Amino acid sequence: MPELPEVETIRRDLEEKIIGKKIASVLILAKKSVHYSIDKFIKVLTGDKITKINRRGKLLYCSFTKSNLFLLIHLKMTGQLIYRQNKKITAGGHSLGAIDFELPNKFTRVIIKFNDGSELFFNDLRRFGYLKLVSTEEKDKILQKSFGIEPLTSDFTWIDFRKIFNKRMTTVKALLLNQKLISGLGNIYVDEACFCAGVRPNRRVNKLTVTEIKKLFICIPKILQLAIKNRGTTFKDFMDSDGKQGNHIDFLKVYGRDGEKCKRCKGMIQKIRLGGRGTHFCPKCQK
DNA sequence: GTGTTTGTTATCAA
DNA sequence: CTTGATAACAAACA
Repeated sequence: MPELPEVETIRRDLEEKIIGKKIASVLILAKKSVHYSIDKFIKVLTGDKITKINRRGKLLYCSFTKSNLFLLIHLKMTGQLIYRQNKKITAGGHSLGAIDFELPNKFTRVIIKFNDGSELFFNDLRRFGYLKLVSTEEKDKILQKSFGIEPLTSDFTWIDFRKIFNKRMTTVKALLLNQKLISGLGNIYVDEACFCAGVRPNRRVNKLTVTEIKKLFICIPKILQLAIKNRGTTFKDFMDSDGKQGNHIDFLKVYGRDGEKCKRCKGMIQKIRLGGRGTHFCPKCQK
């Protein structure tokens, strides 16, 4: 479940690896994963070079040397972007031994081959993710329409953050998951941000004190920065562009820890269902 | 066979 | 028009 820290980890790594490399060929194994005319998609990419990889929330968008179109990549729940130079790659981030696995595998949906022999694999077990091409105008329209405040940038101001709590009745969980209001947070980091701020995810946002909103404002970038430093959370499917796991799971305070002891107060972490999502919190540390 | 996992959108109600 | 809540999608696994 790649959220902002996982997508940013991939973005930074790929920038080091594929910028300026000429695309030799494109192989589409699952048409559904490419939201564009298949023929045109291949035609546009082949022979061109990616000049820059940007990120907005959980969405990646790439610009090209020749084409004026942008390549949008959304990993949704199980998407992976894995880059390799040889036939086999070595994976396994934790203390466990390295695993070798073959690529492409049964979940590989698109392969982009570069003229130095290296390859970029788009894998996606659930097929929610996609690659698509859009014009500058379409790209700008999408970014404007679907994405709220971007954390970790100068857009993330106290004034704007506080504004999204105004005149709303929804829960903290639903508000922070809403990409149109604040982008990049998903189920893991919303729960973690709420724990950090001492706020229960099921609280109504209009009942929060200014102090509590301020705590969320401080906690959100803090948690995202740390997760990026740890190269993301691998709960199930996430792996970086080398096929390695993230290291942040041991730093999680509540997500996936239901039934375990709270690291702060030794109480029991609870799990509830909120807005159809698994939601974790400490009843003692969060009010 | 059933429930569970979640990012995003569609849909409906108020 | 806005907001909120919920279902739906997809596929594998315990």
